[in-house]
Amino acid sequence: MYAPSEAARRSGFSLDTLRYYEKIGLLSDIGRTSGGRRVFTDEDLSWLVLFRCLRDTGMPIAEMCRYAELARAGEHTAGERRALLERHAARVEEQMQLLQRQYDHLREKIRFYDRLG
Amino acid sequence: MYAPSEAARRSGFSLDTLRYYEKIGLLSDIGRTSGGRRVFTDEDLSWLVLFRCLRDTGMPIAEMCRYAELARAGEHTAGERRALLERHAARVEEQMQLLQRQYDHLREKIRFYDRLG
DNA sequence: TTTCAACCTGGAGCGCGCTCCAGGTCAAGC
DNA sequence: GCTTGACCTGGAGCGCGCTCCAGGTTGAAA
Repeated sequence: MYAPSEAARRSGFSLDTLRYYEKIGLLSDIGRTSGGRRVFTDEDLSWLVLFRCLRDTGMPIAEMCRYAELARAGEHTAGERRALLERHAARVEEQMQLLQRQYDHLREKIRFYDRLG
Repeated sequence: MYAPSEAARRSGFSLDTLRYYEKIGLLSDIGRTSGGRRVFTDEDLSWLVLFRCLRDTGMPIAEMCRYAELARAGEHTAGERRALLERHAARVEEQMQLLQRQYDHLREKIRFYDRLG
């Protein structure tokens, strides 16, 4: 059981972002204290870790929502969820290749300056 | 000498983006026909290729402007330009490492689904 | 000569993903 | 009991990087 600030610290999302994610339905059924404050469980945290992974790899929020919806819909969506992640992973591979290519260009440009000075 | 549409095609930027880059001073001294149409030279194109590289690796436009300014200021800014690119390259390295790490997580998640089905 | 796609300008608008704010509530420590 | 900092809500605002639009001009081909 984690307070909002602790969940934020552990996930790397800001408090505002956690609230925002709940508001748009990416997070759901976040527990509350009697006083109305959010309580994050380990399971919530593991969702946040997944979201962190997906965001860091460039998945749009709308697609994460889709994934979360599928997961909520039950076991029978496992195949579709897998496919969604697989498509995303393929895009990430392309992204990594592009990044590597452009990084190489960048390094070459820097070497050009090195030869000057 | 390239027409705008050809420069767009070769650089991968849209016509609107090329105009935007000129407007904000990222591109400067783009030639014009007597009728007022832009004419891109090979040198302009090589700038665009560099901008493509920097954008693809996540450099903010403001920083590309700074780089372009330095280049316009003359030879004596070469060191500063090199340093700017070097700092950027270091950030790109971190970005690549993060991306790789999160890609690995993603692949692991997908393997989890594979074991289910 | 006419046509029409490509181009021009200035400026508004947009999509994304937060981020901030006002005004109020809660709860742990003194 | 009071203070104080963490938290709450609804909604507005923002920064970035374009993207689109209206209304007009250009110039090569038919």
